[in-house]
Amino acid sequence: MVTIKQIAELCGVSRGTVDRVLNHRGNVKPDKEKLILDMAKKLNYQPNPAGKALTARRKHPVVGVLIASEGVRFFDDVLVSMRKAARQYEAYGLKVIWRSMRGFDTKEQCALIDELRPQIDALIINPVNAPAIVKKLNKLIDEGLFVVTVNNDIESVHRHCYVGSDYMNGGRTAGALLSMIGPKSLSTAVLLGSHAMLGHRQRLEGFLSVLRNHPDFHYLGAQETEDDDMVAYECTRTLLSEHPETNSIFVISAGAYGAARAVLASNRTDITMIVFDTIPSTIEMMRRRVIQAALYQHPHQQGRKSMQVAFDYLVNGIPPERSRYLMHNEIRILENAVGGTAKID
Amino acid sequence: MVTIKQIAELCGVSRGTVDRVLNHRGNVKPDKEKLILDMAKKLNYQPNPAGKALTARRKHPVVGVLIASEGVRFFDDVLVSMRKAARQYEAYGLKVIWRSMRGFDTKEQCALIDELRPQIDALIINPVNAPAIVKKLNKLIDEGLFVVTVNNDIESVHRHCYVGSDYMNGGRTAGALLSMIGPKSLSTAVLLGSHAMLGHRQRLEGFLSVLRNHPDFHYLGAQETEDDDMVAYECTRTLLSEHPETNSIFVISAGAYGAARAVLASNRTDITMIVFDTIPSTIEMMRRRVIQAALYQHPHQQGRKSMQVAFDYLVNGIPPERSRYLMHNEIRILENAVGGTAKID
DNA sequence: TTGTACGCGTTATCAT
DNA sequence: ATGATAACGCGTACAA
Repeated sequence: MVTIKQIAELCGVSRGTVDRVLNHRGNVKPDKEKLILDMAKKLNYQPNPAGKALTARRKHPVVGVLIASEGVRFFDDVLVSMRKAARQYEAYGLKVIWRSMRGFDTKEQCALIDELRPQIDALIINPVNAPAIVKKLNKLIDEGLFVVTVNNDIESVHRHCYVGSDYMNGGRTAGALLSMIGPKSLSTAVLLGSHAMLGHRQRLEGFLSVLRNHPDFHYLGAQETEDDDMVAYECTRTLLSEHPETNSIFVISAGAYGAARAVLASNRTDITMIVFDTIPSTIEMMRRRVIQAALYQHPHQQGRKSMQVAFDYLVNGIPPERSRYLMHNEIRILENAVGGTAKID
Repeated sequence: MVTIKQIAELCGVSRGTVDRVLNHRGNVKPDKEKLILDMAKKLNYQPNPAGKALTARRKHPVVGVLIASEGVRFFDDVLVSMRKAARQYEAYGLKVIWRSMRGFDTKEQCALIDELRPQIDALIINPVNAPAIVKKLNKLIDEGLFVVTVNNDIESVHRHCYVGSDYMNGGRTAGALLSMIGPKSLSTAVLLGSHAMLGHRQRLEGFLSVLRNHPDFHYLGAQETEDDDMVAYECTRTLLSEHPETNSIFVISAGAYGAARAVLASNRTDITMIVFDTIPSTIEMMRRRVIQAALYQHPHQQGRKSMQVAFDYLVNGIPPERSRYLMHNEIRILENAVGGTAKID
């Protein structure tokens, strides 16, 4: 609990000098600088976040949030907790500008980034994986913008932090779970949003890597749904008529409701379905015993943590501890998917 | 973002007067008081936590932590995150005094509470469910001590907040899970720490309430293990020799390792085991395919949240939003129990 | 009853 | 290059 003032007294200099040294703002004689640095290290100086937060208010730090959330139920939960965190931080003087979009249109996202850019000090974004976005984000980062990617990452972007799913592990977990709760002999089809989505490919890879060791696994291929329930419905209808031997379906991203409706429409009650996210439509299908299990990727934590990372950086000057915060994949069934338990965030 | 100062200016009074009104410290003319209160409400005044934290330092708030953690691996994780949160909050001037104990001895806990009592402003405790403790805690609460119960609650204690498991739901989830991953015909034995522990009884009740609807469920009774691996081992050995038809075991609290070793020693490979907590010994037994699934009760969240509740109250003067923070029960199998994923807290 | 002034830790600015 | 000072928002002791 050493303060700048104490260090100043011990070194026989003024607070201003200590501050200049600690914030590398120069204009201090080398010997004094060394003395102060040594003293600070020796006494393990840690700035009091309360003091920092108090002064941060003058900087009027602003965070921009840009999520392709419209029509994707999963993001509702992410945003609920992101907003809750934001409300809390606004008491410290943080401002947040919210933007959303529907689908993954590169041009639209570029335009929204451009619109936000002059107003913000940090950006929380669910980036479209496209060269134009990569280029733009890297440029803004070079210019000093603090960037947090949420839910999906782009390796070639030098963002400061990623908060989101552990895709590979999600696929592995789903594979292992299916071999536990599915029939002995598995004839399994996979629905995924798009092969173009890195996360979706990784989940599929994890899934297959586990089931390759299964003694009786028959892979019926992966269909693209564009994360659309109607497409998923059609895919599944076709699948079940062309491959009536199908006894299990793994839905890698959105589209679970469409697939489940198709299973119902086909009068199949012998199919094991594993999907992602415990959104209301999925829980309804759990109630109807169509979907057996869902993998939960902690949307609330994703929202809270991403906002927290931006706050800590802008207001307290604390960079994120890790460059990636990966959510645990949790297995949920009807009994632990809903109700009873109070939300924690 | 209204400040006291701004309200004072708008009301044509001094800062001190506004402060007296807002903190109900009296000595303000009723009409002015009303004016100020109305203005504060109208402008939605929210005190800046940074300012509060800054002044809180002079009060030197102290939190006492008293957990019956020794020898219980589960609490290691709770304490890791509790310590991490404490370290963070210490930068704001919060002090924490740590005490631990082994087992649930009422006298010992009483003595430790007495020892802590004069030094602390808040207490985070894992209370023994005994009349003497109830009486003592209620007395301290009446005297103004802020009390948070962790992991197990006592209804008759008027603690300010409970952070811990949702026991009933944990039992229900385990029951439903067993009927998914277990054999068609279930002959199930239960091991629990003690019938005297409310949480353990609730888990059992939840478990049985689900399985009562199972078409082919045979309940072989519940044995007490005192949360001891050796006792659990003996129980399980006896069980398997007296009831060789046993094909599933539900371990409600500690003792999973002992039970698993007994299953191994009995050369049984056809038994489905569901337990609580993904402690290392359980994960080892998952690797050896003895334990199939564990219910995870978010020990890290329990630690972080309980410390956060105490901090918010002491330093920011914010009482907990809820009187109970119940953890979600997560289903974990080998693939999502360990590794790969970074910890979030 | 009310207002003033100081301290908390940090930062920015101005004067030396 | 360095020191002094004001400001941030809140709590409180003390003076009027």
